[in-house]
Amino acid sequence: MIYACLAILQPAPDIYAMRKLEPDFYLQTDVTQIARQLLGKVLHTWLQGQHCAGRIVETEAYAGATDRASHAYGQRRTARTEVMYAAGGTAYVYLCYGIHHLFNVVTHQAGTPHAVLIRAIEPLLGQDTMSRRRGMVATDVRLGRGPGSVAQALGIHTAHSGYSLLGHDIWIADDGHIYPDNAILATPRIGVDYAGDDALLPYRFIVKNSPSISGTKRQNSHA
DNA sequence: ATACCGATTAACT
DNA sequence: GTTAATCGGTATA
Repeated sequence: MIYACLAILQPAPDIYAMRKLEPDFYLQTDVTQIARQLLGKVLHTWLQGQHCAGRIVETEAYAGATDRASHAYGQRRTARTEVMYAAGGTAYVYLCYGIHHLFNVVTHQAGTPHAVLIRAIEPLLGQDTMSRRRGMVATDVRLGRGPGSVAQALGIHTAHSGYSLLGHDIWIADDGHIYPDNAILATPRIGVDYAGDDALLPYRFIVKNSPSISGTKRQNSHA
């Protein structure tokens, strides 16, 4: 009886077979490689008493001190960006346009402010909660499309900046899902025109044909 | 203390 | 394709 109820409450994907990513993953030194590897991984949150999860299908790498598009360009340190200097496996969340909370994964060892922006997920678990937070129906394809949408759907906000991704509030897991290289496209990043030549770097990674990908047709066809 | 602007989104024309 | 919304972070005075 009890087990039957549990089965009804947690019917969706086989979340118990998912392996939480460990520090070694986040401590890798090539932030673009991490951004590529994060495609297909599953981002989970257990916030406000709700378990939500979605498969990552769009990311952007920000290469810290040498990257003009990064908040930490030139090794800049402020109260906001201090979190970027933490060890890989930490959440960096900041407010954009006064409205949107953007979730980033800090990578590399402590002192090197690399980060990966999670720009889109395909909802897997907790669609009811996500849709309530987003103010749309649970089947809407826009549930996890765009970085502001991802954070809103998962209940992530700036108060979560600095949280460890090795804990039980926000984490990333590998359920064995693999996207082959021919299913992936690398393009320039979105909204970083101020970054000069660095705006042209192919640091955005998307899963071709995913309904959750943000951006225009043109932005999603670059090679 | 004040001014400017953004790693965006949704609702328009 | 265009644009309003909206406010914390950051730089300047």
